[in-house]
Amino acid sequence: MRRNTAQRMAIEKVFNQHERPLGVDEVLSYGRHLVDSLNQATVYRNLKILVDEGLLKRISHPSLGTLYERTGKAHHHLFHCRECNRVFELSGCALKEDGAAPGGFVLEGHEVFLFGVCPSCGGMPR
Amino acid sequence: MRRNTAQRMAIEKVFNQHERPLGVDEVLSYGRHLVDSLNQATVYRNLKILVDEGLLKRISHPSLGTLYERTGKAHHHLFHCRECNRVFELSGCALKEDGAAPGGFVLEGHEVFLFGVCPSCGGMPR
DNA sequence: GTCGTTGCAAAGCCTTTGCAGGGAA
DNA sequence: TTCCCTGCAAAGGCTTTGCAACGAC
Repeated sequence: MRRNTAQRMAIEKVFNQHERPLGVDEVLSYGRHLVDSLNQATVYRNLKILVDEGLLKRISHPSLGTLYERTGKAHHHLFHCRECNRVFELSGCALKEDGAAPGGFVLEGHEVFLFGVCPSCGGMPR
Repeated sequence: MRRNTAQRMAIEKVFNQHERPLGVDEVLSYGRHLVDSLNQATVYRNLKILVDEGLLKRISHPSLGTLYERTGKAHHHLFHCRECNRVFELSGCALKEDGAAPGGFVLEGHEVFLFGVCPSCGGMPR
């Protein structure tokens, strides 16, 4: 049976307090503000549990490594700003579902990463 | 100055013989058919060099880890079959460039992974 | 002969796991 | 009291790096 320990609740709370995708190190440091004994192994174990339960989604970002974000949000894509390195969630889907895969391929899901410059970094094209 | 060693030429040849994205272990084992002394560290060093030179592109696949593919191809996306685990290259771009990013965001690039079942695995929806 | 490259082994990340103590129910 | 969970440390993968020998030019 699943137990609500202070550590697990802290980790869940971190994702409620931060809307953007988080790395393991961020979960750990934010989580330690809530439970100062929080251990790295505990974070890894709980992230895995939360992913298995469907509360979190694991993302493999091309340049930032493994990130985790809450599920249940509207479909969105991630935008990585090359200036400030922040990851933004852009609502909506920019994929043409029709024509994405040739005949014979059954499309069950997709993952899109966008790269560029965010508004607060100026947005001058490279 | 860049030297054309047997090892480096073997690694480049591997990518010419295999059109699909390859993992480090695949480059190593295919490369050893050409130069049997080929070492893992040599593969890593040369993959980095080839990426820096722009001959290869490094891809971070959500479930298959780090892959490398030749650059210079027409724009395409990757399709990962959950049955046979192969990665296919689908020509063309399924991203709606217009509307992908809200005003203020400057879009410089994107990466798309598609997931599903390939034709040879039957393609029955999950 | 130079000096970029290689093979080998050690070292570095990031992530997982074994174990004994601790705490939720 | 039960047994899931935690902290700690060790161990596992993948990738990088130090070093001496090698070999392309």
